[in-house]
Amino acid sequence: MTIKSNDLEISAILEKEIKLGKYPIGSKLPTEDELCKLFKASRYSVRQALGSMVSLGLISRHKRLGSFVISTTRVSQLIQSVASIQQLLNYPKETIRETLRAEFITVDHDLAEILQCAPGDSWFRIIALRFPKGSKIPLCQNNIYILPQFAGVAKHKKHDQIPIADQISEMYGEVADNTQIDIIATNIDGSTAKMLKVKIGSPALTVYRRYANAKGNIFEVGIGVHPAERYTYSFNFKRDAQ
Amino acid sequence: MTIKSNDLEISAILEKEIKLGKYPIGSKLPTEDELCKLFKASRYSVRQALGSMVSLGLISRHKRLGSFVISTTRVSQLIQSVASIQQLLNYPKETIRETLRAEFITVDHDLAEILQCAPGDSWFRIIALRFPKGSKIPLCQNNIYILPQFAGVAKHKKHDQIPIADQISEMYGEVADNTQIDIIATNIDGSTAKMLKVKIGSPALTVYRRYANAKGNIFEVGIGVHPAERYTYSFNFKRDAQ
DNA sequence: ACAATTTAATTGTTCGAACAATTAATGTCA
DNA sequence: TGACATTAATTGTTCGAACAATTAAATTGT
Repeated sequence: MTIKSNDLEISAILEKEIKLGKYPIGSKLPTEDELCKLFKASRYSVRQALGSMVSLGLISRHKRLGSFVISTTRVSQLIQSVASIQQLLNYPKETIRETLRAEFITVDHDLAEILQCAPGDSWFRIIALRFPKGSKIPLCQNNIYILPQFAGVAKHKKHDQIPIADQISEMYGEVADNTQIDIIATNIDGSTAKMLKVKIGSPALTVYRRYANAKGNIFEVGIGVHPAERYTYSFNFKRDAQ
Repeated sequence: MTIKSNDLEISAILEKEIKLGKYPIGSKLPTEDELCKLFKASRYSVRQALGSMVSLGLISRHKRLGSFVISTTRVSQLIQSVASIQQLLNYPKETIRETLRAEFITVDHDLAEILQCAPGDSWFRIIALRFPKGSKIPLCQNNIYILPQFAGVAKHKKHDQIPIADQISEMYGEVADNTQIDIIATNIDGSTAKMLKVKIGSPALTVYRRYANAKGNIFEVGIGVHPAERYTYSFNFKRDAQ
């Protein structure tokens, strides 16, 4: 450790040492100053490293006291017992999307915020309902916005069966490098309520999924409106056996 | 703006200017250097401010190009941005829990379903509000149910500052082997609406967290009711560079 | 024994500076 | 024209330094 290190190296080494038992749970890490000397790095880099370890749930820090180990394994090593991350990203396989409308649109001010683009831009919109297999009761309304150059997915032979993002990847080679999911509670508005056959104003989980490529450009945004009584977002995390 | 500013002030001012239309969606913010001069602050502070605006979803930044406005309003007061899986399991650090009541209760029929136990069982309930640091507006109402033998956590010296699950692990050695999170949309009921200072029936994200030990016994259940406009659940998944 | 005050260890914030990395725009040449 | 190299604007990373804020522990006073 006598070679100069950057923040990533510092946190990687400390993480390893914690895992190997050099710093057991409850023990105190060296102070920032000591780490600076140990790693031949500036306090800036050491603090970056410690900050990332805090956000990984490995240590906690207290003024006047120092940094303490609170876990020897990253929380991200908690594995989802039932599901993989993929489950978070996609709808369950047992649902079917039924397209109601597919058309080119011009983005207005409100939509621009959602799509994180400029008002006046052109996008392609797919309005769909999603049904549990074999059921007539829609599980959610699905508005999908994609860049106009990908509109061809509407002609994909399995258009209604596989996720649009997969179709785009297959037909155009654009893959989601980054997927952002936002979940908020809303009241269902008039037109959506009618499609979903629920009362106007009843509560819903609205899920935004934004798919961006490696350059950070968003190429697909899906908005799912799920009546509260028909949908629960559920995760299960299991601690890794070490 | 000719007075010296720190990072919080800088982001607050920029956020306001964006909201007021000085920087419309799609427009470019001044470069870091220009902002340094504008705010009489160092690049460090300016970058901290811009970084927080990125994480609030207000701007995006690109090398060689600069910072661009992608939204004129925050989605909600608090965006719980989940970079690593485990951040899902905890509340953000920037919130403070304030206990309203802590008492032993007997489980009725409805609660038994939620706690997945038998009606008539005895549990310990903590009713709390959670505030963003420095704010008087409660972010959520938090009902925490724990097995009665763990009631001692209410006397933990940092009771209001660290998660109950951590206190239980520290004081009693019971650790969560399995954590289940369920997110549903609800309407806020009378007593909760009053505590949160919102209208009865307004939409909320309700989050259930169930902590179970290795034997599958649930020892803690937390129920968080978040007014819709104050809270967004946000995940971000990045493709693994292989 | 207890309360109030002071001390000091440690983290937190900000600064100015230097250089690295990225990448759109520009220029060059076949 | 089109492929390739160069330039330069901007963000990204790291450094050393100084001082502020917090707070457990030590000290003092009653």
